[in-house]
Amino acid sequence: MNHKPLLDYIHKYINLTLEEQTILLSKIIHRKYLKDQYIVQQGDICKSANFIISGCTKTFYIDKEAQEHIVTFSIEDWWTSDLGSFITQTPADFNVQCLENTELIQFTFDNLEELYAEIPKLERLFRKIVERAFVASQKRIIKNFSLTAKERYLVFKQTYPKIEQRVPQYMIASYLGITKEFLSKIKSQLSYDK
Amino acid sequence: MNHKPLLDYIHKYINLTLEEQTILLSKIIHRKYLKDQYIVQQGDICKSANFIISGCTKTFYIDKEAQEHIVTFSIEDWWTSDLGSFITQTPADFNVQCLENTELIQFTFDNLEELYAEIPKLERLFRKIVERAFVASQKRIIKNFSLTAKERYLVFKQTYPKIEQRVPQYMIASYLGITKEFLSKIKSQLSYDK
DNA sequence: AATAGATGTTAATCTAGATTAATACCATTT
DNA sequence: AAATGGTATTAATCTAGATTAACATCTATT
Repeated sequence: MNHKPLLDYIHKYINLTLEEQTILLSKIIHRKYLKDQYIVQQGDICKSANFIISGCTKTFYIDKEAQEHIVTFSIEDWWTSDLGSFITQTPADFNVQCLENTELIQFTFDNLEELYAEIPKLERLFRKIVERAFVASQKRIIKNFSLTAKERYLVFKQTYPKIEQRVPQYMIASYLGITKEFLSKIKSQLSYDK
Repeated sequence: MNHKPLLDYIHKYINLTLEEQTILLSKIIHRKYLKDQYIVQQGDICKSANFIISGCTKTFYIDKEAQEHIVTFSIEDWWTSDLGSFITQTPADFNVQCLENTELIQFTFDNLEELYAEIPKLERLFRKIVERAFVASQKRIIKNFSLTAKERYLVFKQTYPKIEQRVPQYMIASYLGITKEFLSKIKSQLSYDK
């Protein structure tokens, strides 16, 4: 099993001794999902925080009009979960579904609590991870308010250049909060600009 | 100086010994701001995380069209800062300004780093605080996409009943991402419904 | 009590983006 | 090669919310 991406990632934030690495590796679950499988389902309790080794997921919400709204795409070297459900162990608001075959490392709620007890430094790691995620989330709120759909699309392309090639346009439209038809219009406008 | 609200707040998440409390209190700054004063200014480096003892602040962003967009209101028993600027010690994207005379407790970046070293449990505290803030932020993104302006206004009133009475309507409109004129229309529509 | 400055309302008009619907373009599968 | 299902484009029409502007209230200050 390939743990290197996880350990490399962790070492960007904190240092772990070999012994600590062993403890950590003993409490994780390596798991593979196929394209279209669900990692978390709205209404279920989210049992794990998931670090992606390879693949791609979308985190989305189905509203009362049965409309799908994508909150995040996640790829290699990033996390995917319904954090709200995970930390409170209450039913999830979101779904997490694989857009490609996806290989990931799971931290279950109980294992993670044990890890915090055995390796207190991990509190620091996850504090820093969540801080960064929170900051990105706040910036997204601002962008949604202060930018037009076209501007948001351009920012998205620039910020996540790898994602656009990997997911269908109608999902990008959902992420941007617009219809697929309007995204198509934006793209044709942009092609005239050139 | 009144530290009780802070200690009560902390004890909802972790337990501190008396000795730890003393260390913590030795590294905080008690400070009062007047209405309209700035705690953080866009472009400056945010030097503190601030716990509000009394008063009210708005966190906002000025876009390139000089439009103000309010991200959050904060009141007693909650935090206010530009976390992105604070954690990376780079120029702030946001302004934090007092809407009332405000009394708060400041954790400077350096003092907080020292506190993490002396009381590692605080990593856990701040991990949990930021987790909750992140979850609230994600939910707000979803609401902005899936609800109409009228629905968002009703959710706002329900979620933050104390805030509406304390801040002018045009700021609530800014928080909701609509114009003050449109909020006024929504309110008159709602008054007919009754 | 009159003026000024900040806040709130109402109404007319305008526009970014939604909705609907028709059509086209793929990959697979049979 | 034709049929099926998922994806993308285009165009006509529609609507939630923005813009503009005139007017109303409510302080607070001189």
